[in-house]
Amino acid sequence: MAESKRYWLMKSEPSVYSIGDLQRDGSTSWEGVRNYQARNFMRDDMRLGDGVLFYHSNAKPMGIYGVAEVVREAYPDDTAFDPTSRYHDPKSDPAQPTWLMVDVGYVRTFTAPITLAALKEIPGLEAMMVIRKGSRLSVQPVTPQEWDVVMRIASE
DNA sequence: GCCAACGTTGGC
DNA sequence: GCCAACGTTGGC
Repeated sequence: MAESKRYWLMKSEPSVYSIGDLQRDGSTSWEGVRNYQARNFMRDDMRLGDGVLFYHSNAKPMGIYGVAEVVREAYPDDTAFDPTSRYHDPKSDPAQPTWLMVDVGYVRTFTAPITLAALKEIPGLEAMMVIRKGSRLSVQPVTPQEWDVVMRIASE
């Protein structure tokens, strides 16, 4: 039996990379993840075709702006080896890269973002990681149920 | 701009 | 192995 599709939420500061940038580019490499838990999700669980909620953090307003999908599974994040990169990590050995990235492709932008404030009020999303105070994980799993709720809200 | 929450580092 | 100090994230 085929593995079923999984769902994710990925955060980006729009001043760094926005969903508008992704729409323009079509797809992008998701470099710069420097958290082991987030890396492990990308390495161990994220598969081609998985759905991604595109979240803007440090934004006005903060929230889910649209949908992307995984178009390439985890591979080494070479920005870790670039001393001029803001994501440079001198401890990462090119022969055994510490950090990985995936590629995500643009799917669609919601007609209106589902704001963080709104997410907190939606029945069925109470357990969503992103609404928890202090939740800093930039790559988070989303349950199929949560995904369905978000898609339903987005189409209203 | 502030600061709480969190992950990482390093001294012991 | 513990935990204080530190740097960063990210909501407010």
